[in-house]
Amino acid sequence: MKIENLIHKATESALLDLYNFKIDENQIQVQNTRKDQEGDITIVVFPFLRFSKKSAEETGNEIGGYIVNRLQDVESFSVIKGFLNLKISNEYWIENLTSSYSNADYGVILPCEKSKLVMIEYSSPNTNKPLHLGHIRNNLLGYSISDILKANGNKVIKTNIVNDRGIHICKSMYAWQKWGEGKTPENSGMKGDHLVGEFYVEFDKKYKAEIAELIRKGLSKEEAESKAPSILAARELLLKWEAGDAETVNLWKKMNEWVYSGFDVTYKKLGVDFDKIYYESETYLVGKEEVLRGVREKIFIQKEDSSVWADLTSDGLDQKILLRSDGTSVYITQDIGTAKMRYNDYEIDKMVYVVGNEQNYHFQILAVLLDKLGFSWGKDLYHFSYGMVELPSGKMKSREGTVVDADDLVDEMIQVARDMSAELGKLESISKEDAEDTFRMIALGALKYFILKVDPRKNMMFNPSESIDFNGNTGPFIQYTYARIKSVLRKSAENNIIINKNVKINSLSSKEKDLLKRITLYPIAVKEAGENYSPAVIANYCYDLVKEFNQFYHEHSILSEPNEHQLNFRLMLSATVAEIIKKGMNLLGIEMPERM
RNA sequence: GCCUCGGUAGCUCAGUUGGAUAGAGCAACUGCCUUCUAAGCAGUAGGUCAUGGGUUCGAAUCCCGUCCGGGGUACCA
Repeated sequence: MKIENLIHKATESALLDLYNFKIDENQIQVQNTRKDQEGDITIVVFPFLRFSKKSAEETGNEIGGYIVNRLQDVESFSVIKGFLNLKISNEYWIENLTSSYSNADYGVILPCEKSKLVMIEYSSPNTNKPLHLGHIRNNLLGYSISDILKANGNKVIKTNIVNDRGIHICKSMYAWQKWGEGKTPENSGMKGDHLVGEFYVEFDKKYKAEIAELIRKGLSKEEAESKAPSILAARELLLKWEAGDAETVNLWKKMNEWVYSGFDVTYKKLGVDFDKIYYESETYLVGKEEVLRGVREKIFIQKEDSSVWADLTSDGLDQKILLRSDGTSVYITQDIGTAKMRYNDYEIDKMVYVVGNEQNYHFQILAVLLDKLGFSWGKDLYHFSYGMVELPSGKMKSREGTVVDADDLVDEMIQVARDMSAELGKLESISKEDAEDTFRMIALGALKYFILKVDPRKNMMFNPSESIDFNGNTGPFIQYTYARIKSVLRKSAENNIIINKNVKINSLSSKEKDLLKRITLYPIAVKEAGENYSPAVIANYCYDLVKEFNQFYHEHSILSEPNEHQLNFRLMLSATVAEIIKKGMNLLGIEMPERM
């Protein structure tokens, strides 16, 4: 049993025995002692004063004495200003080290029969343009939270809904038909998604010019926007597509294939993947059917113009349109269809949508609609709502080209890693292939850590020229510390030093103890990350651990330690730290290089 | 207007269910590579936790008001 829990219980019975008061368990505050104070674990005694009817000092002394007598691992105590600081035996911390050392499942709850099946939707790209920095945040969060939920004992299915139909695709299609001159990824050497994205931008340029022209001819802005030849042509393509026109559908398929092969490269580069992919073109009609079922079952209402609405005023929301008067579906209709298909395909206990916070209202409504339609997990679907990525220049707008392209960003960072490594004279002795792989790991480590270390709910600032650093609180710093530990372990192995689980040492330095304590916190960090859907918890934990390790590393020699027992202990401590930071970073999707 | 989220060092961010003297990194300045990898370590400087009130032993944290900012509130996706 964890020492915190034991102390909790002991405090409870102390209050009962000493003051005859049965306290509510969550009124006892047990926390780690501040670094600058003597002791390891602290109990806050203020809340007990009103029934001990004694001073804080006196109450603390009485409870402290009681606990020291009861718990073997609690060696001594001191009371300072209403805080009861307990000193825990070295044996306790070391015991925790030896049990976590080389334990592959340390901090992990393994799935079992009762495990919940969680489906996580993330990425959800449109097929008219390449992925950008905003998608990167989405993908990294989705992938990481999947692993974190797995580590918390859930079964997880990663899914992606590809928005592969609609007017935006038709815009790219029209532009390609009109100005494409037969350009393909093959004959242009361009990545498919970038090629299609180029035509999307091209469309917007022409469209804007046409609008300006029409306004000059005296049309109002609204009129011009709806009567520009380009948009009319794009709308016509959409109608043709919906009617199943062979030529249009073929073009649509062809261009989507280009985009998918481009996305595959980007996903692979980012190291994310999916267990099941849904396509909007296959779900939107299902959604429409579900809405019509809702009408038949009088869950929704159909107005005279035949548009369909959900009246959510009794849920504190507005009326929401589900089908337009011409019978076509809106954004939320396809989400209903996708939900229906997923519901048929899997026995989902919990559905998690990783989608930006601009859609909070959308998911609030979706939850209510799914519930009304009878999906058991609808009501408590979880919208993992993350904040936007902002640039110094403001918001990213793909149509205006003010985006940070995902592929470009990763490539640039790999180049920076390469340059930095050359400058520092690292990795000169290993093969070119291995070095390249390491640069890739470092670049992605930097990017992933930078994005995942911040609270997902908050907006974050990304300054392309300054943000990505390799020093300080960064992925590469953590990777570097790992590589150094690995180096020490390699050298000890070369000297035939074998780590022995039987630790015999007389005393611990404060740095050693800090590390030992920090190791006990890893399972708590994993749990908290799962409960809060926050990879940032893991990132910050890893950084603290690494920071602490570096201080220890700086103060203690390891390989030149003459005392055999000390050497054994320090190697085990180092190896355990390495394992934990690797586990933690892996939960963020970050790979750890053995050398750098 | 209404709903919603946020405001912590010059910049980017942490800050455990309310706890002790609010922490990191970057940028600036000072030291430390003959020593297990200096992508490191140690130190200096930098704060009215937007603001005004309230709750209490105790508030960056909880409640109310004000100011500033993001997002939403479409027969767009």
